[in-house]
Amino acid sequence: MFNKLIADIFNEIAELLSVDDKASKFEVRAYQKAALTIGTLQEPIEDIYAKGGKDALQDLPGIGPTLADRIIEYIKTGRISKYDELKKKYPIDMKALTSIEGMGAKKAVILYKKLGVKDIADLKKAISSHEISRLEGFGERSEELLAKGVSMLEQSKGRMLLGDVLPIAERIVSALRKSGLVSNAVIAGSTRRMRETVGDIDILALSSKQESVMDLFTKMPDVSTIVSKGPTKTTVWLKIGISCDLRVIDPKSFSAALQYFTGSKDHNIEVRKIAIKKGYKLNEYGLFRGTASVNVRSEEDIYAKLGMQWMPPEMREDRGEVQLALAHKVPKLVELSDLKGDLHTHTKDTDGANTLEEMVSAAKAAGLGYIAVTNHTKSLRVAHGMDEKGFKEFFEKIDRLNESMSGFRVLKGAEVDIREDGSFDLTERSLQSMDIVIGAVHSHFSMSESEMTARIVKAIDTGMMSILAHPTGRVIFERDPYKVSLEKVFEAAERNNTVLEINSVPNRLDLSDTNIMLASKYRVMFAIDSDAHRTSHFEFLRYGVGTARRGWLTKDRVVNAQRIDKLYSVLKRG
DNA sequence: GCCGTTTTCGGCCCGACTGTTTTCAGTCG
Repeated sequence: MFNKLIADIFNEIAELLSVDDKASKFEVRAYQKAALTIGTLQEPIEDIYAKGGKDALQDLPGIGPTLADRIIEYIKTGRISKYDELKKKYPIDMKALTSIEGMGAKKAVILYKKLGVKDIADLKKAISSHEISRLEGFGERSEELLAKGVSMLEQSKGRMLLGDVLPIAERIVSALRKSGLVSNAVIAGSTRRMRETVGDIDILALSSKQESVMDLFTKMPDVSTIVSKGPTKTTVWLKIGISCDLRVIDPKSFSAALQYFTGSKDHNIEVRKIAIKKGYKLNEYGLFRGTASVNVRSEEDIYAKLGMQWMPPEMREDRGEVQLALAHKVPKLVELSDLKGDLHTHTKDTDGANTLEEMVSAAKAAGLGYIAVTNHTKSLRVAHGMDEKGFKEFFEKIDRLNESMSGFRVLKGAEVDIREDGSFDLTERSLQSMDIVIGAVHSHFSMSESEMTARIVKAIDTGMMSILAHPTGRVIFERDPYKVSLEKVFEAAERNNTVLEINSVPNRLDLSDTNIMLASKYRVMFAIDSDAHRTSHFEFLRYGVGTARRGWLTKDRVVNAQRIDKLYSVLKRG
């Protein structure tokens, strides 16, 4: 799979071109746009080329004859000569250097030409010897800021999980609201779009007391240092290791600002192109016709004036949602309140932290009407997996509990290990006794693609599996997805009426948004599951729902958005 | 370098902030 490699090279070419006199800024933008296209493709680009040749590459958005040739050159030779030439001219670790706040490609090249700075180690030396402040166009302040940028980069963990960031962002917003200094405060940016990882937090507030709001913000307990502080924009570094911007917005501009700061950048570019076509100008201050401001009271108003339907923030990634909104075909996405149950939970009887009864009352408190308890099976020794006898006894306990309750139901299930050879580690008879069988890969992650595909497809083709858990096995920041042909897995799921899981654990979110989009093309259903191992984990469901929404999923495709009486027919096996 | 319900040529999103400058370039979102 060359997608990421090629996308990285195109991005670096863009940066190098941006300092080259011969290239226009539009050529730079062309490489960036192509990099984005290639980086977010689901299919390996070499497969696209193998199937459809150069024409198929040129059918991709932002890729024309020249860039198609560059891609082909990479597929055939592993090199791109244009990149090699640029790299010879500028032998700089551009990616690392430009990841420093305040350092772009141009400054990096100046530092290289004047001081021979090629990487961050060189930069640190140049800073400590105060060579930078003596350069034309730089001063002491620039040197200070670069020093700060380097130390922030070293502290930074880069992007963070949405699940770690969202609760903090909500805490800050809630503190602002409670202060009485703001009439409104909201989260914008990638956090509002529910991206699985977040690079920084954007918060907007409505207030006439700019200074007091900024004072309050910079003194919050979550703040570690102040990066910059002004009346309209203040940036701080939070203790969790991420930066947070607070902007105080004029009431007139609030909806435009919210639209603008929610992004994504590429979505906004598309929306503004439409604004121009319709004779408007759109920026963070409002919608304008000439110099006259058009009255807009909400994001809905803005999109409507442009002939578009409003769309949920989760869709705003320039993946075709703009065209959909123009055609007034934006789907009604699944919502957290649509979830009636949770089909993947654990108890203390294996590796969970709470008892069956505790999990049930937590699920009720979360507004659910049913859960499936799906403990691990015996192969997973680390999780104290249960055997046939263990499940039989446990299910009797569930029966007794169900009899004692009304208005809530516990389904009997297991998260069954799919062994190396594609078989299950429980007898068929035991599996038959369950309402739900979740199949999961927990071992031998490094098989070849064909072996792993065969393993999972075989397990699905037994017809015994209700749900395929975390279908790619990835753990964000920890483990790459195992190699598997998702197309073949989805085909098998379609054949066998097997539901695909959207696992809501913040570092899994598996299937991911783009994989959900890919899977949606098949006639398959999805289950948004918490995989709760303790009572507090039902909180995770909102991340799964956010991911489902980013994959444009509607509630009719989600099995646990169905009432329990309908659920049985959907989950019918064999 | 890409792209087309105004175009196969002439466009390509937009504005703030910052530092180093006397009018602007670079960076960011």
